[in-house]
Amino acid sequence: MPHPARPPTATKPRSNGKMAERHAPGSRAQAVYKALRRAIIEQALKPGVKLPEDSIGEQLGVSRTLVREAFGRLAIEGLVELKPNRGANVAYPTLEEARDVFEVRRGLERLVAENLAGRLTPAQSAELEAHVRLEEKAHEQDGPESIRLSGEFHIRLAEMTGNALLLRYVQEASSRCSLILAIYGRPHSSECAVSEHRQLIEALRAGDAARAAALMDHHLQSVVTRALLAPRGERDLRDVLAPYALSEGLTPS
Amino acid sequence: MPHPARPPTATKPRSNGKMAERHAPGSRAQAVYKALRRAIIEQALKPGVKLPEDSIGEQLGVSRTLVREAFGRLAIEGLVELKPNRGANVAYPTLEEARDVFEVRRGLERLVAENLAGRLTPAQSAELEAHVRLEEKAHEQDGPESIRLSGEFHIRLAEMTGNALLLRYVQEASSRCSLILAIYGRPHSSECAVSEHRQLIEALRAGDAARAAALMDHHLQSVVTRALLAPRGERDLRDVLAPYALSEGLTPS
DNA sequence: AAGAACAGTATTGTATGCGATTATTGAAGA
DNA sequence: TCTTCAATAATCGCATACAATACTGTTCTT
Repeated sequence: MPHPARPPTATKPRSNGKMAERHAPGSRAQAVYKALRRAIIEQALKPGVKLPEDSIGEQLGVSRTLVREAFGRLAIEGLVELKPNRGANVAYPTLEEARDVFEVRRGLERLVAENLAGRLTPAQSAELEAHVRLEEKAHEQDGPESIRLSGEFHIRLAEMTGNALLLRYVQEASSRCSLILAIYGRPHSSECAVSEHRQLIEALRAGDAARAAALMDHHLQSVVTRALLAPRGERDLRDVLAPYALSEGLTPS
Repeated sequence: MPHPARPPTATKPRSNGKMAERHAPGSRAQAVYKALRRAIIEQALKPGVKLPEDSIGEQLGVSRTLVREAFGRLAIEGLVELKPNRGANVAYPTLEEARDVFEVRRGLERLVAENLAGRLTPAQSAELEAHVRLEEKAHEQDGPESIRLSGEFHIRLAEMTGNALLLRYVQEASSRCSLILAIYGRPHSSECAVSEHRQLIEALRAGDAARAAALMDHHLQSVVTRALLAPRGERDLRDVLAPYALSEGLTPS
């Protein structure tokens, strides 16, 4: 029990004078959503694990209501699976779904590239280059930093289009990709080649929409072939336990 | 009072033996969602109107909980706007948002076209042609039927890719387009030219991905220029009332 | 009379409770 | 020993209850 002395019905922070609960009400739901989202993307919550409403709510200090709300959004984004009357799990995309996601992402980001070609302001251009330099630095010490940065590069590009819907879709596809790579990706393939980012910026600045689109397309395509190989972890208990069974001379049916 | 005799707390259908409540539990939320979605798309609920949780719930025979859940989903899809502590309205996209939606839709459907080129089974091919014939028939009597059918054509195409995510995005973009055309579209521009659908099928069957993509692109582009013109209704109260103020000699600050 | 302060009301945000559904465990029968 | 089934426990679906916030109409002040 990490929370030692919480009064029976803890629901009354009321006018707790000092209690710096500076949570705009209505944003608590959002907070829950964000917390879960990050937890999933950063793999604190691993693909497939059960997500019971009340234990999560308890952990986060909110009621099931808000947790459910968050689950709903996350389910739409494909980060949790929501089976009726059976609760929620962190999503465990199949290989097929994975391919679908990557395909859509390719289409979306090609659109980003086309949109941006020849329209980068000098400031944006500079920011992208700075970002790539960061990526380069991080790439040497290959921590998780490297992965995060190469993801962010794509998000920043989407933001620069000024198209809110496009940004949302790219973000969504991107976070699903995180999940997917967590399952099917190689241990630490650094996902994005920095040189490819460089070329892309170059084409964007030159205003060559076709080339930019093609580069983006190729770039994402190669991410798939680089990182996405055979399944690494097995989903099914059967598969997980099979080797143990064999080594003990048991015969799974 | 349309509901004459509802028992004070109607919440106990309990083990009402016969009560043919053949609603798989958990799907009632979905039912609410679908009902509202259709109501918005068919403009029974016009863009901008207020959506109070309890009156809607009452109307649909469910509690606010489910209505809120539905609102959440619809907000993500851009069909309702959800302002914190101020409730929900049917969305009223700005012209800028409208352009964003159309742009993304173009990108997505181009992807559909590329994906489908050369992969249509004979059955699918036949179905599309049948669909176009239907469109032709409906086009003559131009009812609302015509609009629905041309929308469905695009959905069917997306379905045929077998890519669930792509389908979802196209559906989403598509329903937002309905809203947008309701606001900014001409009275009865029949949205999609049937001949363009024909050409597209042709290219798909020929396996000419580039041409199919270009056709789709052009097709959607022309929908925009055909249907999307100047705002018809004004959004802002200021704009709505300005002429009235003037004619009465009032001076808006 | 115009504007500010206030009170009453309506509506939203969140928690909780109750019935229903599903999973689990243990016992009886084959 | 393996299945079948019933009782129990855990969890979900949904409604309701209560608290917090925004809106509206009124009164009071300048």
